Amino acid sequence: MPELPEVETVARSIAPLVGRRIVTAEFRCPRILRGGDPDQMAVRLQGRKIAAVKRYGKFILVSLQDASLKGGGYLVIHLGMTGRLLLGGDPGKHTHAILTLDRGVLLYDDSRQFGCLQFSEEFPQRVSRLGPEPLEVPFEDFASALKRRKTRIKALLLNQTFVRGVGNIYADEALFRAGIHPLAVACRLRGERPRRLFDAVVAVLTEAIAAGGSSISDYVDAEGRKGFFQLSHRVYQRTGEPCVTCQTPIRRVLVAQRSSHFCPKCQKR
DNA sequence: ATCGGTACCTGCACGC
DNA sequence: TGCGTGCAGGTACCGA
Repeated sequence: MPELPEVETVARSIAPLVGRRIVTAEFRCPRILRGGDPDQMAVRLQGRKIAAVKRYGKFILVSLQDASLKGGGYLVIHLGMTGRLLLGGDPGKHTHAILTLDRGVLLYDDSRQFGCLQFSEEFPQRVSRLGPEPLEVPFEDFASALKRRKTRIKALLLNQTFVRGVGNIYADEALFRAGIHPLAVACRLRGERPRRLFDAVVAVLTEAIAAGGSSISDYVDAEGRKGFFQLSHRVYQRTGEPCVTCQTPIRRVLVAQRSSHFCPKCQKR
């Protein structure tokens, strides 16, 4: 579920937790933890205050403040495919973390367990290694990075070291809007095509954030609200349906082992 | 250094 | 009803 717009929506929905203190933490599934067993992790979080919530690509960084003010650290959250953060509610079958706060509770739910939680004293390397934010990177940087890559454009958009936060939905939607075939080779995009792609990525992400993200099956923000950008998808999971522009049936191909949806007439290699 | 393929997990929709 | 198959927003890791 969660790509940049969904993660942004979730991050915003837990922003009201700034100022809250973690009273106790419980971790029920070691698999989703990075570097540290459940007990260690719980002890590290206990007593720390939530100082800030910020998104980096598909990561949520919760900055923490130690009670003694000697340290802070970060709770690093990645939602994987099915991760959810929920404010309140009852723990369920797939609730893997429960943070009890001085007021309220934050649950981490994840049926497929591809997401992860991590505590890090320093700014986490996994995050500093990411590429730039697609909504902040200058076009010139985007274009020069494109020129250096021989891979398929769809695969490159999914590569978090190229730009951070684009996933399968928004890669397909951006390529459709730019009129570029998902199998096109990145460094061979010529003329106005890099510009069109850049503009399409920005437009799609901006619109999706405004819509609260895409709720494909079960995505909701921390308050349980669904997004509605799925209503604006033009190609994603519309295989066989008519293209909104030319009525040609939308096709599906595999690129980098991921489903890619495109219009064979509107999107040229 | 880059690239493509595979593995990791659960749930759901589908055809038989 | 049950079973097998394929598919699903993600990344990490492997060998070429």
